[in-house]
Amino acid sequence: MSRITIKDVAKKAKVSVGTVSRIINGEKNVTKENLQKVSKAIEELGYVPNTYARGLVSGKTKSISIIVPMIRTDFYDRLINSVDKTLLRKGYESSIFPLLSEYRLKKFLEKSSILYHSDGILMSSLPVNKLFKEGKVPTDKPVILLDMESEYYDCVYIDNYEIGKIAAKILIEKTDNILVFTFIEPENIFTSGVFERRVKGFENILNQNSIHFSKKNIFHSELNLHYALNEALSVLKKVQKFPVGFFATTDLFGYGIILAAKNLGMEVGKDVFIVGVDGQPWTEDIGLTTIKQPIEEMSDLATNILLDRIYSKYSVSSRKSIKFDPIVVRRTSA
Amino acid sequence: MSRITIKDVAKKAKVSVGTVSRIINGEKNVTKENLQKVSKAIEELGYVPNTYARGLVSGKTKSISIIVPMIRTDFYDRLINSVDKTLLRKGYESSIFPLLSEYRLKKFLEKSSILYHSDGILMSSLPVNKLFKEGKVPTDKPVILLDMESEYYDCVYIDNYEIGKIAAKILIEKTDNILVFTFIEPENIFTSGVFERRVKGFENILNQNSIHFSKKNIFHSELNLHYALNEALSVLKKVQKFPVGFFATTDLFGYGIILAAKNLGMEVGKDVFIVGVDGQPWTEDIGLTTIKQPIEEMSDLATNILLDRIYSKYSVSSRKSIKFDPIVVRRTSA
DNA sequence: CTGTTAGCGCTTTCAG
DNA sequence: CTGAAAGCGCTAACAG
Repeated sequence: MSRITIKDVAKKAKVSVGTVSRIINGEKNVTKENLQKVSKAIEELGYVPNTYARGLVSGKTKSISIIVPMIRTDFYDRLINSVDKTLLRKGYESSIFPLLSEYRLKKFLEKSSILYHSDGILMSSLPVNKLFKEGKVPTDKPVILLDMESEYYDCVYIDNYEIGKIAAKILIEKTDNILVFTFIEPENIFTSGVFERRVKGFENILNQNSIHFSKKNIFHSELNLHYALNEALSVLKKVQKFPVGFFATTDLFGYGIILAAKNLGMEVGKDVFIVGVDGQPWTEDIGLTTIKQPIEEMSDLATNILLDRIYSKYSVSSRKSIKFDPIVVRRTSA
Repeated sequence: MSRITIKDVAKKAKVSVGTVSRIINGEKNVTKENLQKVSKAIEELGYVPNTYARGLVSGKTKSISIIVPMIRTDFYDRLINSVDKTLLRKGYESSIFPLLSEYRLKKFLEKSSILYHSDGILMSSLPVNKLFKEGKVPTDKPVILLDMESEYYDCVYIDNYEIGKIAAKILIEKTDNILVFTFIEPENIFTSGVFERRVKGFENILNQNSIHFSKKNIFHSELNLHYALNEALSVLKKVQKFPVGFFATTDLFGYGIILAAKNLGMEVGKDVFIVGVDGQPWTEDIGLTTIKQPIEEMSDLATNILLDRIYSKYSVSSRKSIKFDPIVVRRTSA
């Protein structure tokens, strides 16, 4: 514990604690002189405000909690980075709470969890309705959902059904032998269902255009390149009719298919067409056509909305639900 | 914010706030009757203690911070899980702070970071000396280091130099054509140097036994199977003299080498010998001989020491530095 | 623009 | 074993 309190600073700077408080909270109405004296005292004493005291009186900690299913994937790296950058500008800090296991979730179900000791919660890609009783996060703090919808909370999301539809529209112009490469989320409470929705949207367009498509046309991979590559190799070897079109429900799978195709001497963009999803930066290098999710923009917006809620800039009743449009990025693969 | 305070509970249970406080803090000296009344009131009111108020007066939050360079690798998954299980038993909760970027680190350099608003800090696999000025974490809270050493803090670690030596001793009994597969950590402040130490220890034994070994015998891979497999394939194709021995500085690379060897029709344990590091559970399935790090045991111990420090069970001066021995797990690969 | 002061909700003496 | 009361360090309202 820092033994140095606001009183010490006040004494040293020869002002009142009120003035010090105002200064450390960035209020404008302070004389330059006092500002200087106090800043100097803070510096010399190495004073750092006690967050507990602050939290106790104002209920604010200048921090927000980010809940994500995992980290260290392109998607969440970008998301966390964007959120953090926005927060930093406003003097906020984030704590990341990866929902690694069911037993970790149990803690998060409790109102007392440290998770809720921040000024607001930003949750991404998690099924609130399944996770929390009545779909309600056990806190009175502002909550915003990213990459998912809910009837209770502000949310910023993209329509995954729509993504599938767009992908289908691109591919049916190229061929009618169409396959899907997707990820089967383990069926548990964490299942977000995004991959499934993408496939559903995709099927919808195919059906509309009476293109033959059955469960047999759907192949699965784990979320790692090695696995995707192997699977793609084995699938491609069996393909009878070219050109063949692939809907890769995430860019990573598209990458695997490209690698496999090249390995087998097939020409991407001619023998094999591929549409990925996410719009990862590296898709450019490999020429993958992809349906981009504007992750950075979405994250920024979500963060700003959350911050505005914290400052009660909106009336309680006005729930914000913002849907982003997927962006088609055409490259050589389709 | 929970509008319900300890006063409400006291009123409802018809006791004083002191009594309620004692009960929620698990003190023994309370009559059964009061215990019951209060528990009932707490239940009915849905009371949850205000952490800020608690922290303000006692300085304790019943939470600890885990700092790791990343998550979602076998190593950190196991580490975090073990720590969390131990904490749970003691009524503690953890916040995970992955050190994803330099700019995140900057926040952690500040005393005021939310990171230090817990009762203690457990840091793993990070070079404290490079990261923090004078090698000191900017907090007065107890700090324990896992998987690394330091002169200031309690630490629980394993000697990576020793790991390399053990691996070498196993391999030189099999062959004198010896190669190393390792990971080059990007040279930045996060660089822990563990891989390098493993290789150094390895070289030491080889030199001692006058076995030819130069930088040309060292190959690099990224920490993913796909990459390791490809690299192993290209290396194995060029090998002139069999049997060949590989020191894989992490099990993942050992996996890649096994896959590559099989792919090329070589027999693991006869044409190709491999020793991995970490002792991941899945090494059993693939028959990889490995030098095991007892991650779970180390994590448990570290957590318990940290908790003991929080309860001031040790004198301030007695720094604990606990070195674990690597465990050799022999399987078919060497 | 600044100083004074009343709490925020809790733990922790201290009497009884 | 329990109740009363004194703060923990800070913010915010108020008076000046």
